[in-house]
Parts: sequence; structure tokens; C-alpha cells
Amino acid sequence: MARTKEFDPDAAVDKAMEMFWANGYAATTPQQLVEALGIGRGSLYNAFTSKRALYERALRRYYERETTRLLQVLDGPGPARERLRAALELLVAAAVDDRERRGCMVTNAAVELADRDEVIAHLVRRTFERQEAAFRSTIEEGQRDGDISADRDAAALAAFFLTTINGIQVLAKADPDPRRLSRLAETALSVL
Amino acid sequence: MARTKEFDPDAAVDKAMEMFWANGYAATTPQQLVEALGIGRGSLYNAFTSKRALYERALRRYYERETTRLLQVLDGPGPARERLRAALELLVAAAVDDRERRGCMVTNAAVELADRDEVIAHLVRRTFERQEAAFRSTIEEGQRDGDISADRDAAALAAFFLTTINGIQVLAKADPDPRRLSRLAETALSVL
DNA sequence: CGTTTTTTGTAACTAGAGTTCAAGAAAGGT
DNA sequence: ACCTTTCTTGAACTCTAGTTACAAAAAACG
Repeated sequence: MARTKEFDPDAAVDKAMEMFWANGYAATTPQQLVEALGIGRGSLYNAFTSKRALYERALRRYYERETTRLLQVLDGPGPARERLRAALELLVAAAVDDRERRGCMVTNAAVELADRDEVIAHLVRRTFERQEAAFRSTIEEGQRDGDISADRDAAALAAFFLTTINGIQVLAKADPDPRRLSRLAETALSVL
Repeated sequence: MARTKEFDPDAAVDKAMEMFWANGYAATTPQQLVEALGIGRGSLYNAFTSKRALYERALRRYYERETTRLLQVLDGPGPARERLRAALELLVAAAVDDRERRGCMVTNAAVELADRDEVIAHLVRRTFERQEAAFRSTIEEGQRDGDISADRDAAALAAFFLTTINGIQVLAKADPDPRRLSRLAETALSVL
């Protein structure tokens, strides 16, 4: 039949994801991609059609791969309140460790592209909805356990937490001060 | 002596600001700028040196012109709590009315450029600090008046509000649902 | 009114973006 | 062994970004 691919497309998407994540969509060039993926220009376009299409795959990969840690913490064991704290602390730690300050690729995509590209916007919304749902079920669990006051609207609180984590991503881009971000997260938790 | 400019540089910066605000830095081309400002390419570069330099001026203009409404509301009359609510509602209303979903140019700059451009990052931080300071003094006023519980750390609350407004900008990029944003703001206020 | 100085519009230039294509090469089926 | 298919490489192509050069023109001032 046909010749086999010499590179692993999955690994290539991972590398493209790193590129787009760090530099954004518009500021990433085919040249950089070719160098980062270690393949020829032809192979790039043969395998991925266009820069735009590759970005979309990269963002989907991010959604599957990098977005789950937060969900795992929220869906994990322990008191709801503690899980919410752990989730925010996870983000703060990630932001502080992120020396390149790439932030969250979904947040970046939301700001750079969601207003002009409906497909990207849809993907962003899907990510947000999933995170919001995880916040919400954690909060509802806490309310059932009496851990969190039951007279609050769990949906509203969940949307609020979603806002908070996106706000943290933005602040960290300009000034990733650990103490400040920690206190921030602490304050957000005091809403409960 | 010398010939005078035919166009108003200030007005030109305003138009450039609109462009960069709506499209971001990388996605805005000299061609678009020339058309939007209604001047020739030569005049553009004669007056503003480079795209980068013009962007910087545009962002400074935004800082001076578009960032003040929030401060005015916060520094205005009335009970502190009401001013904080009005400030958040102002942002929500602006986001909802923003049919192009340009969001906040400073938030956009933070996400697109602050991690790679120290000058932009500095400008972003300055904006954030000013907003945070306004939140803080409003909160402290509220605490003196007994309007806001005095045992909370005003600085931490101010940083928290700053996060919230940036989070709202991000969410609104993907899904500017008025009801959701309003309830969000309401929930954030319940931290007080 | 003429000199000076700056502006302006147009063309030009370089570099690179984003994509395509031709020629060959590996894999497998017959 | 050959044919087909799909891969790879690298050059090539078009288009535009971002900037500069230049000649003409026009305003301010003496």
C-alpha cells in the first residue's frame, strides 16, 4: 500500500500545542512549527492541512490533556471546601511555576480568537462549561454535606469560580507574584 | 518655518486604538491602520515610527481614556458597597453592549503581549495597580463607615475584585450572556 | 515672496507568511 | 519484480507585512 509516516502525528500535535500555547495563534509561524515538530514543511501541510487546522487540533489536545488536572482535584476525595481550595491552589502553583508565563491556553484562545472565530469560541465554551460543571457538583456536594451553606445558588457560585480562575490567569500574565495570587485565591474562597 | 500636519495625531491614535482594541496587536496590519486612520503610509510611519510604537501609544491612550469610568464610579458618591456594585455592573453592561466583543484592551494586552514584552507588561501592571487602588480605597472607606466588615483585609479584597473584573472580560469573550454575567458580579459582591 | 522644513503620497524593497508542488522513497499487494 | 499509494523533502510561489526612500507640495516665517 502506502508509505508510512515517519513522525508520530500525536507527538507532533503535542509540540504544536506547546508552540501555540506559548506564543498564541497569530504570532506562531509555520517556520517555527516546522522546526519544533522536526518535520518538513510538506509533511506539516500534508498531515495537518493548515495552520488554522493545526491550531484547532492543538487546542483540542489541550482541552483533553491539560484541563483534566483541575477536574480531577474537584472530583477527587475529601471535603468539598478543601477540594475547591486545592483546585485554586493548583492553578496558582501552575501560574507561579510557569516561567514563560504561557498561562492557560484556553484563556489565551478566548481572548485572542473567541470573538472572531466561532469554532474556537465553541471550544472555549465547552471547556468553560466542563469546568463550571465540576465546580458546581463539588459545591452541591458540599451543600449536601453541610460543608457549604445550602442557601447559596450553586450555579452562581460555580460561574463565579470559573471567573476567578480566568482572572487569575490574566493577572499572572502581568505579574505572577505567588503571595498575591495565593491571597487572592483565599479571598475568593471566602465567598463560600 | 515648517509645514503643519494635515491630520490630527490625537484623533489618529484614537482610531488606531479602536483597531488594536478590536483585533489585537499581531492581527492588525499597517494596511488596516492606514485605511482606518485615513492617512498615507508615509504619514503613518513619519508620525508614529512603527506599528509597535503606535500600539504602545494606543494602549496608553486607552489607559487614559477608557479606564477612567470605572475609577469615577469607585471614587464617586454613595455607600461603598453600592459603588462596588455599580462598578461591576458597569463592566457587565459594557461587555453586553460590546457587539464586537473587543473586551478590555488592557486585559487583551495582558494576555497577548505581557509575557513577552516588558514595556507592555509594565503598562498593564500600572493599569491594574490603579484599579486595585481604587477598589481598595473604596473598600477601606466602606470599612470606616461600617458598611463593610472591618476585619477583612482591604488589600486582599481589592486584588480579588481586580481578578473578578478580568475574569468577566475573559468569560464575556466566549459567551457574553447578560444574566450570567450579572449573577456573577452579584456573587462576587457577596464576598463582602 | 522665497526659503526652509516638514508633510504627503506613491512606489519600492526585503523578509517572511502560508501554502503548494514535483520528484523521489518506503510499504505493501498482486 | 512491479504497481499503487501515500509519504518525505525541499524548492518554489504568491501574497502581504512592515518599513523605507523619494520626489512633489505645502505651510510658516522672515
